[in-house]
Amino acid sequence: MSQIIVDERDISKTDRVYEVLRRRIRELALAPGAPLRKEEIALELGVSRAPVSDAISRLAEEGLIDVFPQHGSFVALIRSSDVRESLFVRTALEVEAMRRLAPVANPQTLAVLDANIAAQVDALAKGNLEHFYDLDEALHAAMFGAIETPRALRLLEAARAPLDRVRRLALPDQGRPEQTLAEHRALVEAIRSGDGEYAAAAMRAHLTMVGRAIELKLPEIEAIHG
Amino acid sequence: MSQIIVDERDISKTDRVYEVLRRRIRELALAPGAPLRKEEIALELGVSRAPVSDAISRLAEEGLIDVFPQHGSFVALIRSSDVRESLFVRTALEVEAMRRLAPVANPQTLAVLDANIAAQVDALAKGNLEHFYDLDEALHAAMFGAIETPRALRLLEAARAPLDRVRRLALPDQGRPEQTLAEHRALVEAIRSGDGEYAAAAMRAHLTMVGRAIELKLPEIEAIHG
DNA sequence: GACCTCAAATTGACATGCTAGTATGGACGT
DNA sequence: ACGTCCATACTAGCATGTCAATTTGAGGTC
Repeated sequence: MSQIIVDERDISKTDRVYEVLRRRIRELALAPGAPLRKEEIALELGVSRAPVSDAISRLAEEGLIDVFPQHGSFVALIRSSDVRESLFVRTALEVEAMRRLAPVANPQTLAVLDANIAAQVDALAKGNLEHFYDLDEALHAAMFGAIETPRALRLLEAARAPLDRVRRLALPDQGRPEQTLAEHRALVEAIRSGDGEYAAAAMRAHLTMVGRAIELKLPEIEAIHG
Repeated sequence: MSQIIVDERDISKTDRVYEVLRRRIRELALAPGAPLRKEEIALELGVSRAPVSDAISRLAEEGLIDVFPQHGSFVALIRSSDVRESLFVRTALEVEAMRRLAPVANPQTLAVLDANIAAQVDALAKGNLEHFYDLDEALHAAMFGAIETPRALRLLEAARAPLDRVRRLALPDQGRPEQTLAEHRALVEAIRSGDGEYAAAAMRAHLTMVGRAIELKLPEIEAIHG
């Protein structure tokens, strides 16, 4: 009898290390270019070097860490080409997802999306930008959840990580959360319309604006962290 | 002075094991559901268990291997949901790639694509279906190469692997290589036109046909290997 | 002072031993 | 015959030791 327990508390050490490092890199607690000393990380997290190595190699595949054999592992620099490619992948996945989602979106899905938008309004009213961006990510994730493509969602999350670092660096003087909210509203309405082409266009428009905001900051960011 | 050599002969053992296992799985030399005994694989390839484990965990992330902790690792079954999701990812990436490629395709790129098509004609004339499909993959890879998105290309290759297994199982009685060739011609011509929207539509049409062919075979394949 | 040389230190890749979780098959009771 | 229980034989995950490649910098040469 198959009795494989997947208790959420029973996460492998590799996964724990992976999550910790990933968050630190995304949140810039680990700066681009910073060296990662396995021994030190292992000691800090109370594990051996093995799970740390595994986690690092996974992050290397996502492009968040550069590994130089027999030399060292470093938090990936922010390269314009990488950022643009991430946006390319994100655009490809999300536009296609919208095209598929709109025609089949049911009331439950729309209710989830509406609730998310309401929460975004609330977060913005309170000036809680961190929470606003968490909701942003949750909104996009909810769309993928609705079309049941868990693997594609994982790819999307991987593609978002490099973009997240740029956003965080550009956060202080980017004054477009209101516009972002408006675009999110438009997205949900486009899904509600049931028109896949229209929804895809709305997503493309949204991500085009994201790309424009990124391009504005990219030169100076890359000058420092690339 | 940075002096990191990337000699192609100096491939890590992990990479070698990864490539070997991946090819065997794609070519069905390792059947869906087959158990993978690390010790045995390590012995056969003349390495230790460590690189085998690393390779397996990478293939697990691609969805080609299912790992059951403390039980075993098995070649992933062919599940309809996985196959459809792979086609979804592939469609998303390739349609978007065409949209970007068409407006910027230069003569050199077009020459490469034309040469590939010519080779496809030749392979088909000789009845060499294996080579024809290699060229198919090379054609799509060339398109991604032209827009310089190496990471996206890697995702595409990962997405193709599950589809490859289905194709190989359906190969005996799928009689549409001529139609595939015609679609490939249309793709290249669409790129030559420079119209991104047109090129994207051509790719979507091509992949829709691929999806249709797959759906025809999926029920019986899944009944056996899923 | 600029350049080269080479040994010490650091690192990732890899080998190998150990632990704990899981399926399996046979003994046993019914 | 049939279901239950438990010893056994697996497994992946993890810990730890080893090795070769690479950087670094001290010391020597011009």
